[in-house]
Amino acid sequence: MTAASPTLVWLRDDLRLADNPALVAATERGGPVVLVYLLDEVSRGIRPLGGASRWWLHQSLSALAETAPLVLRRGPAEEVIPALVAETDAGAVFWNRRYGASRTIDAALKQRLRDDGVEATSFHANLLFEPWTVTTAQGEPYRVFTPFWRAALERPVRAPLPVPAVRWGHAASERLDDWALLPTRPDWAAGLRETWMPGEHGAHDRLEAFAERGLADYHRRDEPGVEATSRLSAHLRFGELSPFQVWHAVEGRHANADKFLSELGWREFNAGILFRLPDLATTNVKRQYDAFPWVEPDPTVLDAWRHGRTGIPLVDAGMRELWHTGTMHNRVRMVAASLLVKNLLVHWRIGEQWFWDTLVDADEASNPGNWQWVAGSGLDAAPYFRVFNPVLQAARFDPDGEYVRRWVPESGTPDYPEPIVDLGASRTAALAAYERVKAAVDRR
DNA sequence: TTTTGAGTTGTTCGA
DNA sequence: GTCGAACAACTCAAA
Repeated sequence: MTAASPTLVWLRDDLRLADNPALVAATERGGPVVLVYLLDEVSRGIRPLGGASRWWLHQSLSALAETAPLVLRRGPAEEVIPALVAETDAGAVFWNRRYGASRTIDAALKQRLRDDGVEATSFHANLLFEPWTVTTAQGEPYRVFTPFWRAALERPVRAPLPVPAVRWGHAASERLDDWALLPTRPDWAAGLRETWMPGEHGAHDRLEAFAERGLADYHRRDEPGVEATSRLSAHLRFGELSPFQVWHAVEGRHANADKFLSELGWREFNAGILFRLPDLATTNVKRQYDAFPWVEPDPTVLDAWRHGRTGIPLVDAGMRELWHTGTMHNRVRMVAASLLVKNLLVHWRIGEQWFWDTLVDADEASNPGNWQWVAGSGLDAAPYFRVFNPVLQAARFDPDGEYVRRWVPESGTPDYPEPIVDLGASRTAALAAYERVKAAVDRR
C-alpha cells in the first residue's frame, strides 16, 4: 500500500468538527484531510436558502474557518467535487448523508467517483435513526408519531465522537464575502446578530446552558413569555451540533428530558417523511387535501400577516419576533400558521415559503412537515377542525401579556389596528371548506 | 386473526 | 361554572 493520498471531506448540513463520522474516517485513512464546503445553488434537488438561513450560513462558515482550513467553492457538486479531486490528487471523498431530494446528487456523484477509481463513502451522522431503519412489523414506514418514536427508542443511541487529530490538507478557497450571503441594502440582520451565536462554539454553549439550567424550566415550554425552550434548532439545522450530542447531553438529566427529546423525535419523523416524499414542500402528504378550496390571498392581508399587523396580538407578536430575530416560539408558530391557513384560507405553501425565508432554523423537512401538520394535510397531523383561537391561546399561555407586550407594545391602544378577520365567522367558513376534503376522501 | 383503544400542541356548545 | 360530546378518519400496537 502506498502512502495515503489526501481525503476530501465534503461538509453540507454538518458544519462541525466534533461527532463528525466522515471526518473521523478521513483521519483514520491516514493522508491529509481537505475540508470543503460547496455553495451549490444550481443542482436539481437543491432548495435555495432563504435570507435568514444565508445569514446563518455565512456566520457558521466564518466560525468554522477559524478552527480549520476550510476550502470554499461554488458550483454544482457533480462538477466541482471531481475537479477538486483532480486538483488535490485526492484518493477518497467522504461525506455525511442527507435525506432530502439532494441525495440524488450524492448518489450520482458517488457513482461517478467510483467509476473514476476514487473511493467515495457516506456516513450516518445527522439523524439518530436513518429513515429506512425504523419500520412497522410489516416493513412499512410509520405514519403515526408515537409508535414511530417508541419503536425508534428501542435501539441504543451511539455516543458522540471526539474531534480527531487531523492533519489538514489545503487547496485554494474562494472568499466567503464574495458569496454575498449577508444582507446589505438594507441590513436587516441586527436583530439576528443580537440573538444568535452561530458556529460550533455557540452551539455548545447553548447546549450546555440548556442541559444544566434550561431543562428544569422545560415544562413551561408552551409559554412564549418564558425562556424555556432549548433554542437549539438552528444549530441542529446547520449541523453545528449532532442529535447524538444533544441526546447524550440531556438524556436522564431531568424529569423533563424525555419530553424535550421527543422534539428530536419529531425532527426524525419529519426527516423520514421527506425521505419518502422529496417534494414535501409543495405536495400534500394526504392527497385528498388537493381538493381543498384555498383562496387567492389578498396582498394587503398577506402583507399584514407577514409583518405582524393583523390586529391579533399573539399572532402579530410572533410574526414580529420572527422578522426581528429569525425565530418564533413554537406554540406561536402554530397559532400564526393556523390563522393563515384556517381563518384566512391561504394555502400552507405560502406560509411555508415565508417561514423558509425568515427562519434561521428553516429545515427542509421540519418546515414543510410542520406546516402540513397545522394544515391537516400532513402525517399524524392536527385534524382540520382543530382551529386555534389566538385570543384563547394568548389568555392561556401568555396570561400576563408579557410576550405580547414585548413585541406589540401598542397593543390595546388606539394605534393598534382592528383584527383583519372575524375569528368566529372565519372558523365556521374554514370548517365548511373542509367539507370538500371529506368529499374527496369518499371519492377516492 | 380479530378487536379494541389510543393517538403532540383545540374549541365550542349545550346539558 | 363545569363537563362531556362533537368535530373525521385512519394507523398501529396490544390484547
